Amino acid sequence: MARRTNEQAEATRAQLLDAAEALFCDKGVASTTLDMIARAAGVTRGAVYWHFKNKAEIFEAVCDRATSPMETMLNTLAAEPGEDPLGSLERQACEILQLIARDARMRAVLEILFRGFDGGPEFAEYLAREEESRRDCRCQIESVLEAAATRGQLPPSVSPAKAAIAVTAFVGGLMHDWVLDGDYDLADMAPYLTRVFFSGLRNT
Amino acid sequence: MARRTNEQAEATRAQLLDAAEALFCDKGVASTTLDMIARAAGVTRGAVYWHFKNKAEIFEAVCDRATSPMETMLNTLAAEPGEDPLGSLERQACEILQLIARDARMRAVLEILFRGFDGGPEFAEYLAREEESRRDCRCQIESVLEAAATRGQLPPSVSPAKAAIAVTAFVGGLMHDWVLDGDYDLADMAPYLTRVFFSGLRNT
DNA sequence: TTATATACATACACGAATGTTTGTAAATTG
DNA sequence: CAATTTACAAACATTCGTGTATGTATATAA
Repeated sequence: MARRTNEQAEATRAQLLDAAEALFCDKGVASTTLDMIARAAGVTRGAVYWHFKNKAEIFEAVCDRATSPMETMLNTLAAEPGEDPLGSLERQACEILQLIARDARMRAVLEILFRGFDGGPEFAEYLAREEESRRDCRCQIESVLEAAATRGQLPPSVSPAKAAIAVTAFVGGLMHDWVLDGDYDLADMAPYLTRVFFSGLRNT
Repeated sequence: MARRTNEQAEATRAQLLDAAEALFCDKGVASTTLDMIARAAGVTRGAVYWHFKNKAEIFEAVCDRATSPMETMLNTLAAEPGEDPLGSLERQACEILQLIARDARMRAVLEILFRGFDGGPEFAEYLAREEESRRDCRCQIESVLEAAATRGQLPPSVSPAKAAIAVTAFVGGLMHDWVLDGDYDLADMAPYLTRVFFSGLRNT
């Protein structure tokens, strides 16, 4: 095979990631073979092993392509103290749901992650980081809720820690259910759903 | 090997299921070998292939052992129309959470299911039934919420369909988060969490 | 322009897990 | 008590995917 130009190499790398994303989503991670990825991208396994070390590295690249915008979004939430913590938390939750609803690539990657798989110890590292970041997320939500509590936005019967559990479960459950088989328009529904939930936080 | 008595055979079958449950939960379904299951049960693969057709059949048996009580619980909800639909729905949600919190076997099986895996097409049939039953669940919840709406328990701005989405997401998210890495006492927390959420449904 | 690194294709070696076949001693049946 | 079935163990064949080694023509650097 002739050597290809630098831009062409980047193109095949992107095609490999696209193919892997689609196959992971369709067949599952463990069930997709490196050969399947190569064929879907129009190359052979040689190209795969040139660009990536193994399947786990492809998986990380596929995920990182999509999950980074979501993490930046969560970080902006923590950086924005605001004078209406509960309101901005509600807005953030709504915006994240709408972000997912609009970005097809993120939906695909979330479908892969939600559907789950077990690829042996190679993937343990990445999945551990994933779980770590989810813990961070809950921590940030809890700190925002503490700010809300000090400003009297939460009734005294609702502790920030318990409220954080509820918020995480609700938003996460919404994402999970919609990504896996939601047949409704999440972007439309998001403000409505978040309003119903947060009204329960404000007055028990 | 000497032939073992009928009761002993049933015992080894149960030991195989116990071993499979623990290994599926610990290592993941795809990463556990039939040989690992056999060794953990103190037998060889011969015994495995005697009692089960393949890994998928073991998986089904492991799951059915735990998920059946939960399904009966959901069915009793639909059979109980009641004169306080929203209240009984809240109670049901709370009881399901407490059921999960108490039954270790169900927690293990739910951990397997939530963690997810892809075992190829062999498992497609069972997972399809699983998804089907979840749809049924949402349907039943929606019908209960319609009964609540006709009795004026829901504000007119909250449609039963949308409320069903929210309820499912909340309870499912709570189960998911707690089973995967919840370090709090769900049985204690359940009444509290459900009250906060359902108060949001009652008054937006 | 020549030398070298690149971007793959091709072929091979290897292990791991599965499914199957055969063997067998004891339990069960009639 | 004989005949047969049972509940496994043990050995075998086979498939499948991975990783790696090698080949090679060309883009790029000097």
